[in-house]
Amino acid sequence: MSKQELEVLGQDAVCCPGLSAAPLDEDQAADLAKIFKALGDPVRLRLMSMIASRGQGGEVCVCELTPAFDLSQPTISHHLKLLRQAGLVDCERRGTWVYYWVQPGVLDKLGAFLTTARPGGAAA
Amino acid sequence: MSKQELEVLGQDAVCCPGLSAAPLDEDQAADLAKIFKALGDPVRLRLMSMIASRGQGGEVCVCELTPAFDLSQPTISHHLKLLRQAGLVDCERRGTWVYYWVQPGVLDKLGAFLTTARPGGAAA
DNA sequence: GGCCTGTATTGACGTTCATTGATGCAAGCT
DNA sequence: AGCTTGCATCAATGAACGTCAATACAGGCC
Repeated sequence: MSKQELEVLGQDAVCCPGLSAAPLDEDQAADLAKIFKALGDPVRLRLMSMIASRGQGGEVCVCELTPAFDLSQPTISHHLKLLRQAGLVDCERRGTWVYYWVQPGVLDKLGAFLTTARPGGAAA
Repeated sequence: MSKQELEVLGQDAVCCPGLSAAPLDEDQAADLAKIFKALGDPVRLRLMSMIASRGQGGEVCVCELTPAFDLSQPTISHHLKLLRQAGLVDCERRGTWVYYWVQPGVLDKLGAFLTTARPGGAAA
């Protein structure tokens, strides 16, 4: 069910000594921007939060997500697809229902990317 | 020079036990989405990285940022404005030049927001 | 004063995005 | 088989976004 997903933050990743470590080159910036863009929408952020709240290994059925919004079902499905394509979540169909979970480690890696200080030390 | 800026992540903040702590309500999600949206563009991400690379207390002159891109000066100015409005950076004019720096603490708070595990523990 | 440099703002244009109703597909049930 | 439910995809529309040229503003220098 998963499609082509980004893998910028993985072990095998292209990227990421940290935002503050050194100026990003264009490719790194483009890949990472897709992830942040995926989080840059209130609906997707809430979806992400609802899924992540289940903790590691936790799953949420789409049927629990959709009614939490005043939006049509296709819209929610669309947002979930974007989160998937950003590599933030993954999903699996089990019988009638589809379950989503947070891709393990992504949030930690993203957080570390923002937090990690540059090697040098203080100011220039 | 600064205008109205977001303050969702501050001490006085509305928000943020963490993305995974509990489902975000609409207001929290809307405020945080603006911040992620600001980072969700390759140009702004590179700008952010260039500024942040100067370390805490470090500053960058716009005249150093603009030539790093194949974009017009107004476009860079526009992106810097969005970063400012998201509360990620601030700036000051000194003589002819304008200097930008990262709003202290924002990156750490954002990172913590993503990383912080929920109080409960593991899965549901 | 006038001129020049650096930066922000404005207005316009093309592209991308969020949203919807309609439709399609998968799986369970009778 | 047919019906029903849950979710994804498609096609269309309006809004938001990124970009630029032109312009305006601020400060230094003559």
